[in-house]
Amino acid sequence: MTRDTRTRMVVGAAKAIGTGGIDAMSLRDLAEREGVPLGSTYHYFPGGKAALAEEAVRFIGAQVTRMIEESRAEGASQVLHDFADRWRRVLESSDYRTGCAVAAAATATDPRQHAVAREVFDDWQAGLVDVLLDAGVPKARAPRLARTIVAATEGALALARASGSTQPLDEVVEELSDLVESASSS
Amino acid sequence: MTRDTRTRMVVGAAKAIGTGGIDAMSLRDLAEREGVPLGSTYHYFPGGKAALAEEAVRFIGAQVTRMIEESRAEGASQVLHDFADRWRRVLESSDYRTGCAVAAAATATDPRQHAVAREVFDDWQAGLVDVLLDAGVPKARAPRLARTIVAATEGALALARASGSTQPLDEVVEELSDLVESASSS
DNA sequence: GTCTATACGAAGATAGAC
DNA sequence: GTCTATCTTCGTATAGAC
Repeated sequence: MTRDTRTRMVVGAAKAIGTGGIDAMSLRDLAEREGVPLGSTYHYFPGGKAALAEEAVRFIGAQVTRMIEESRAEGASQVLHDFADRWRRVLESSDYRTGCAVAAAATATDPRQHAVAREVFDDWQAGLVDVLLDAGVPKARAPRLARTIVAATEGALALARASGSTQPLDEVVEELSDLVESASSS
Repeated sequence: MTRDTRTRMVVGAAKAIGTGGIDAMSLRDLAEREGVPLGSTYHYFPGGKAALAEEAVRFIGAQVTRMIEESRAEGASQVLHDFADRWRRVLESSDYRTGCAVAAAATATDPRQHAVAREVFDDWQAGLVDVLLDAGVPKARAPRLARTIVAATEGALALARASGSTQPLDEVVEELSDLVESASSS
C-alpha cells in the first residue's frame, strides 16, 4: 500500500538523519534500503528532500512529545528516566551511531530545518514544564529548567555517541534529577 | 607563506564544520572561500578531507581547553560564563548559523571523527574538573558535574541555533550556576 | 613545490515509458 | 499511478603542466 511505503520512508529517513544529519542523508541510499524506486521518493514527497526531512523530524518529535505526556502522571523523576531510556535504546541498537534527528535538524545547513527543530524543542519543553509544575517547581523557574533538561539530554546524547558509551547520558540524568529535586523544594 | 595558508584552511574548515557538519563541508567551497586552489588542499593535507576535519576539530578543542585553563583562577562561575560567552559570540557573529565543530564531529558519519570528538570532550571535562574542585565540589561528584556542564552547553548551543536566540544558552548557564553552587556546599 | 585541468562517482531531481 | 532511465551538478581525489 501507498501508505505503508510512505511511512517506512519517513521512519527510515528519521534514522538516517539521526545518524549522519540531513545533508549527509542520501535519497538513493534511503530508497534502496527501503526497497523503493528512487523516482517514488518524489511521488510521495513532491517537496523533495527538504519535505521528507521535515516530516521525519516532526515524526520523531511527536513520538517523544507523546512519551512525555504519557508518563507525566508517574512524576518528574520517571519522565526524566523514560526520556533518557528512549535515547539509550536508540544508541545501543545502533552501536552508538544514531542520535537525535531533531538535533540534526537544528544543526543542518538549511535554515528551514532550524525552524522545524525549534518547534519540536518547544513542544518538548512545554510538556516538561507541565511535569515540573506537577513536581512543585516554581512557575517562574519551570520553563528555564525544562529547557535545560532538553539541552542537557541532547548534549549528553552527542557525548554518548562520541564515547561509544551511555555513561554521559546516565551521569547527566543523575545531575538533572538532583537539580529538579532542589528546584522543587525552594 | 605555506604556514599561513594552511592555518587559514584549518580555521575555515572549523567554521564550515561548525555550520553544516563534516559531511556537508565541501572542499571546493572551502578552497574557493580561502582563495586557495582546490589541488592545494591535498598538498597541505595529504590525508584529504578526514585529516583536515580532524585538525580543524582539534584546533577548536585546544582553543577552548586553553580558555578554561586560563580563566580557572577566576572561579567556577566565571569559567561558566566565559565558556558560554565564547559560544554566544560564535552564534551572534554568524547569524546563528555556526555552532560547535566538536559537536559536529561527534555526530558525523565517520566513526574516526567520533574518537576525535571524544578526546576533545575529555580534555574539556578534565579542565572543568579542576575548576570544580577549586570551588569545593566533592571529588566524587566533580567529573559527573563537569560532564554535565559540557553536555548542557553543547545542547544549549543546538537549541540556540534552532531558535535564533542566545536565550537557551543564557538560561542553561543560570541553571548550571545553581547546580554548581549547590554542589559546592554539600 | 604550486596550481590547472580532469577523472570518476554520486548527489538531487525529472522526463517519459509502462 | 508507478518506476526506469537519464540530466545536470557537485562531490572527492589525482595526474601532470609549470
